[in-house]
Amino acid sequence: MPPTGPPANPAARHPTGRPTARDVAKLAGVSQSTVSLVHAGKWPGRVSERTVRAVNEASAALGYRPNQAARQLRLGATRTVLLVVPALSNPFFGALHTGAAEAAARRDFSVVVFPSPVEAGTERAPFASPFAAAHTALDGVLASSMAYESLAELLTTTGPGPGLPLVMLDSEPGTGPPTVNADVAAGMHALTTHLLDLGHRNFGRLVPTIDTWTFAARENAHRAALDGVSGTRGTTARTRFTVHDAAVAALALLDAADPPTALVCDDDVLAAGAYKAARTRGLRIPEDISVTGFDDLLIATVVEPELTTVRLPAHRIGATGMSALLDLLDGHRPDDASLAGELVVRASTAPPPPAA
Amino acid sequence: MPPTGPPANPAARHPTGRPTARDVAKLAGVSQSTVSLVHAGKWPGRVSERTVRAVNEASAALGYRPNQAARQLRLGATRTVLLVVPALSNPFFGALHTGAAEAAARRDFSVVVFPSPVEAGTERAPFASPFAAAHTALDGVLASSMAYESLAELLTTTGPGPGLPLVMLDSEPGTGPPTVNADVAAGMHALTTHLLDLGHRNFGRLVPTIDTWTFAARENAHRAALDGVSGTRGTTARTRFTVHDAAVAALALLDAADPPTALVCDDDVLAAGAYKAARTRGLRIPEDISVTGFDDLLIATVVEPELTTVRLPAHRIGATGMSALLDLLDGHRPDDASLAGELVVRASTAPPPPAA
DNA sequence: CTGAAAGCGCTTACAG
DNA sequence: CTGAAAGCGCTTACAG
Repeated sequence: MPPTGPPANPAARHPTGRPTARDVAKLAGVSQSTVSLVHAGKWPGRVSERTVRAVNEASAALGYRPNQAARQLRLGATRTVLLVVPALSNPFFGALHTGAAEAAARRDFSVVVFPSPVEAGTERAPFASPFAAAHTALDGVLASSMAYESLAELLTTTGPGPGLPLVMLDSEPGTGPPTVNADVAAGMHALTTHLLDLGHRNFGRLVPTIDTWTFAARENAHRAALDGVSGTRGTTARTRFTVHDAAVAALALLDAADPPTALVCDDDVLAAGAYKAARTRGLRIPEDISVTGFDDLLIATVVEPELTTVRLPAHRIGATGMSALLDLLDGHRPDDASLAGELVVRASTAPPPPAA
Repeated sequence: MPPTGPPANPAARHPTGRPTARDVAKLAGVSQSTVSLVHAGKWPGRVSERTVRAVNEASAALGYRPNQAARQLRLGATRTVLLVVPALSNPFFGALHTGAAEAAARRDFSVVVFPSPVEAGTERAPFASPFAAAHTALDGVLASSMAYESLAELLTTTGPGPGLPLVMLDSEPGTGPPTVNADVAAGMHALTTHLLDLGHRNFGRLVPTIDTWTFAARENAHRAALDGVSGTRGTTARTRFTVHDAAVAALALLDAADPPTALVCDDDVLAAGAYKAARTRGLRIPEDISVTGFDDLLIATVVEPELTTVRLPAHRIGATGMSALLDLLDGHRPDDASLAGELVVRASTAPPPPAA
């Protein structure tokens, strides 16, 4: 029993200042367990409709919302997953996040995003305290576009620890966790075939210095498509993931003795750099040189002429990946998934110039 | 005392399967409270160094990580704040998020992002369960680019409830919560002055149909700058926030009887639409018509010629806003802040054509 | 310098 | 149909 009587200010009883299930119970004239049952929707056959109504009215009157921390502590689960992406500033990951968050919401989960310090490409300073997001206790992790080893290290050294259920997106299949990918190989195959059909044989490749599965897959698919055709050749230029650096790299390609008639870029951002290089050298797209991108971001239709590229289903990758992770949490190991991309032919590709 | 002895599987004792402070205590041969003290860094003067070492070793050996749910329940605070943005697919908000998350991490807070269903502009389907993010209990809210009333409604109807500490970004000052803004008025003033100095008098305005403070402020600042100069006139076209719609709207402006010599667009995305319209009408930028943007997104340097625009400090808005919110949580009401933008003159502006 | 105890707000067997 | 009780894993006075 309290030695000095109940405190005068009821809010002082709760650190959060918010009403609790006990307050609701008191107002409704029932026990706290009954309130809990009603709120969880587990009352049918256990609590009378009359009581249910009383509880609901009391809850509404007090503006009651269950304390998630208490709920999580009791349940041992948080219904929260972490999404690790290289950079939120890239619209591809914005769309991926949206898809993931929507799929999560449908199953009553929430997602915390974490732009990874593994930093696929951009040289940004990592967070002061990486994985601060892990304040939020986590039920699982969805990680995009990074090597499993880097992620595993990240999780163990600074993160919520190893052993959390994990699904990888846009990452190499067969390395451990289930994966959900875009079928970049099929996309690149279609793109390269499109250029071959137009008559191109001499290719320039703009690839980022980022060493991840997705870019390796693009490279391999491009090479494989070329292998089947005689008389093809290709030169590759590596570049950091910016428009400016890509332009510099493309310039080197264009200045070669036997310059390519098509610039195949591993991303729309790099293609924008290729556009700048072509313009610098006075080359018209597509009359003098064809250029292709990958991803189909906003800039693909902003550049002039509009860019032939491969549309990657970022939103669907996020949604499918989240579903896979939640299945995993439910104890079903999901199959690896590969979602079709789509070749989008616009105005940046044409037959090579006759004189070339 | 347990009636049937301790369970055989230690993991079964904890729903999370993770070691607890009790496990650490047992291994280190101390009490659980001592473990807690050591972990919180509150041991100096209370626990011997020898014991501290033992606790740290035991923690490391078990891979102990404190259970956040328990911590939050006990403390009544979550060290987590919600960031509400219109859309993560817009790079502006990606950068803003990064700034906010970094500032939060520095003070040991984490941030949950929530793309608002209030949807300033894009017609995207709202989440199945708006504010599912509120699973994570919240200490405060940082909301960007929306009206206070919409947000308040959102918080009360589907969210964590009213009364949470709140700071608004890129929103109207003086409506209640503290605000952190870009000084868009100064930016637009500098931009308009730049065009006036070049000799422009007939302006076309491309403004989004989004009804928020930031666009109203841009409009007002533009008008105010024009008011001081005789012989100026302006026509405004409203458009949805896409390149395509902006192009259509710009076309209408260009087809007027007395067409403008400068197209002042409220965002770089709209400016990209203006570029398309100019090209459609065979107008060269900047020789025949000047075009300006706002924000300085990636596309500003991707378009050709590169776009004269106003750079908004998205990252700093996020960081400053987060600091303000954390100050608020500490009990200090922060001052409203207005961060300077910067006029970036590139190649899309020039004097009006002489014959015009 | 260290430990036993209370309690944050829930959920869920268990009794009745 | 309803309630009393245990316990999730912490933090923090309070004793000693």
